[in-house]
Amino acid sequence: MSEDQKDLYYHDPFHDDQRTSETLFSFFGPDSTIRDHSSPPNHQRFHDYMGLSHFFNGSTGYNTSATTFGYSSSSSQQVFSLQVDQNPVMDPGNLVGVTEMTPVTPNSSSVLSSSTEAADDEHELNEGKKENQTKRAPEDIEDSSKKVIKPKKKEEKKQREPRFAFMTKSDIDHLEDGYRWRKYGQKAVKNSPYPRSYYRCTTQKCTVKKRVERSYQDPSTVITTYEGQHNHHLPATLRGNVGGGVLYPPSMMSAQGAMMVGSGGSSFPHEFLAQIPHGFYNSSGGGGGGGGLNYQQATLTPLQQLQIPDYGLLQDMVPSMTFKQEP
DNA sequence: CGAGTTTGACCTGCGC
DNA sequence: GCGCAGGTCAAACTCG
Repeated sequence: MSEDQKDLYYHDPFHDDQRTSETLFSFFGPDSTIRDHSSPPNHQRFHDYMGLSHFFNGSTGYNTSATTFGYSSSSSQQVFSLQVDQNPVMDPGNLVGVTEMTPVTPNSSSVLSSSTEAADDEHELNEGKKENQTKRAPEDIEDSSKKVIKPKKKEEKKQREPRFAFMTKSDIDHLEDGYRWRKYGQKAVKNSPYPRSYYRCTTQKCTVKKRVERSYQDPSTVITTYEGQHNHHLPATLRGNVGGGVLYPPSMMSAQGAMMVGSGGSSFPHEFLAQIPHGFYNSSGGGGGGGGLNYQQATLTPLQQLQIPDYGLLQDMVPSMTFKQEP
């Protein structure tokens, strides 16, 4: 993992300025200035990015997705690679492949079949972890038998929630995304002066987590990794935005609709969309009035879709949107 | 006082 | 087996 991360963040082509201008997904351009939503450059980038949504169409099976999300059939237009990767680690090879067009690693497909099981086991895993942790207490040592039980099957233990990582150009580390998060840890990252923060959704029974860290190569870039799927709607407490009320820029919606099959189609996790700076959709004339969300300027850069179990998941992640799944 | 943050310790997985 | 780094816990602390 460490090496993986290292590769991810230190060799990350997203940090390459040239690539940034060419392939980095950005709504606002490198200047990070809120621009008119009709700004051609932004739209261009957006559409470049959205062009990837075709990956979703026409590939529903995990295996299919695995190959599709790889770069085997990709064009240089692609901004990032959507991969179904059940691997517990963020395979550096895969990540590099995001821009270097490296095919999906073989082991990706091998794990794909159990991708849904990861979600099914999420509670079990968490429970188990908790129990293990609790055992640290001396008084629980006597229950050492549980220790044997917990380790579960190695494979299952390796299962992880679907993850979705992207980069955000922002001054603030923790962007509002409509959900409420509680920070539960912070760790120094090897070879990086910036710590990594760990957040957990505060909603009961929701096991979604996210990691936030700043790129050491580009301190203005925040790398956010979501893990898991929300089993609830947006909390109604977010400064005027009521449950499920995260607004999406009309231009984006239309773009997605154009890309996705069917009306109102969409393909991106809610969190991803939700981090679009408020000013963006304000400027677009939509957005139902500035609810007062003071988003920082942000340029979003999808890093990698590590897992896309199925459309159901996406639907869950973007409850307010409709997904169309092709047979 | 409750919710959220900080932070040191502990656990786990992985590479050597 | 050991050491390292990532991930998580939970007590202490802060804040509204």
